Amino acid sequence: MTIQKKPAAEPLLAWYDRHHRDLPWRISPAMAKRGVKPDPYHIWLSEVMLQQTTVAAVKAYFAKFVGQWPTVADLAAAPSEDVMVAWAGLGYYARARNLKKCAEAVAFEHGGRFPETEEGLKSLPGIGDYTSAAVAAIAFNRNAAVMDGNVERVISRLYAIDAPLPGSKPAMKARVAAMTPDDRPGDFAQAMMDLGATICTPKRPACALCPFNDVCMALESDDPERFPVKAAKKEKPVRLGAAFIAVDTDGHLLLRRRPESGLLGGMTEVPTTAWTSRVDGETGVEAAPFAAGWQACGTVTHVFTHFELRLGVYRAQVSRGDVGAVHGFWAPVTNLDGEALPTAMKKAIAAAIPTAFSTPKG
DNA sequence: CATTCGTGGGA
DNA sequence: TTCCCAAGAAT
Repeated sequence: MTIQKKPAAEPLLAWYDRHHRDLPWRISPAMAKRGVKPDPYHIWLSEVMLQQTTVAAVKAYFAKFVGQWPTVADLAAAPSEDVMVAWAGLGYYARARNLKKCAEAVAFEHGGRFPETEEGLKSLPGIGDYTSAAVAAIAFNRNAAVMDGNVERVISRLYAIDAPLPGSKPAMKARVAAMTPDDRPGDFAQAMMDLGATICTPKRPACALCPFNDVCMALESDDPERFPVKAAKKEKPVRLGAAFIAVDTDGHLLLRRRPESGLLGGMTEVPTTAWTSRVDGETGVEAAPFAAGWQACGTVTHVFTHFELRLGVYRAQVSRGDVGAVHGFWAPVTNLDGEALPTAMKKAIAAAIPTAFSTPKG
């Protein structure tokens, strides 16, 4: 039995300096050398967007938000509606609602500055264990143990942790805390995440290129892909429903706002039946917002995190004066990009009005 | 502690 | 095609 050498921060930081990734919210080593500090607003915004979301998907949204709202004060002053429209398509819409609340708290209760401690940050809406540590470390150079999915994978492999997630999380966080250096804690956190994203990947990790390949117990065990061990996941149920695309004689589409909480909370939708109320083979037309010449336009499928949705889509040309009072509002079909439409709704609208969006999802 | 929250891209 | 899942938080 060989003595396991202890993983240390220095080799990782050296690797990080050689493989810096140029991301819009990140300060390059050259800039850092000149004393440029990261903008806490940028770090916070990017970290919230990056929650369960890929770097590739975040880049365009980050640019849009910073362009539209250059400071946290600007975001705090923005109409919530505008924030939801800007966030549409990125998913997990509670993040957008909490983003706005957090900006307001920072602007109006903290004098426009983010708290610099984990504890202070974590008290804000939408900031939990991960984001509070990440912002404290990256934006404020605080020694905080930053653990996301990447770090979990790296740590579970370094120490060949057999206990399944999420139960093993506290033990893994203790390992991270022990490794985090007082010098450059933010760079260490980003280095761990970069390592997980580019080298210590879920499948086929590039162990030959890893700065930890001399101390990794998973590599020594010859099956690094086995880690991290996770609890088995359950299957996704299917929910059925029907969506109704009503267009008036002036080319306006009937939309309505979803409740503020829950699935797609605060986002815009077309009228639909309750999801699961429709049995396959039924039209669902009896649940239309009003009687009209509803024509079937096929079915769209959208996969959410915990269920699959199949919506039968129906279209009708209506005269607004004939349908009476409806629960909702009418928006020009030519300006749907100005609405907070989640992807599932864009799919349904596109099935009925193929020209509504430049791409299927807008 | 388990569940509820989107989406799109890559293997 | 199907599966996996990506810089998680709130309840």
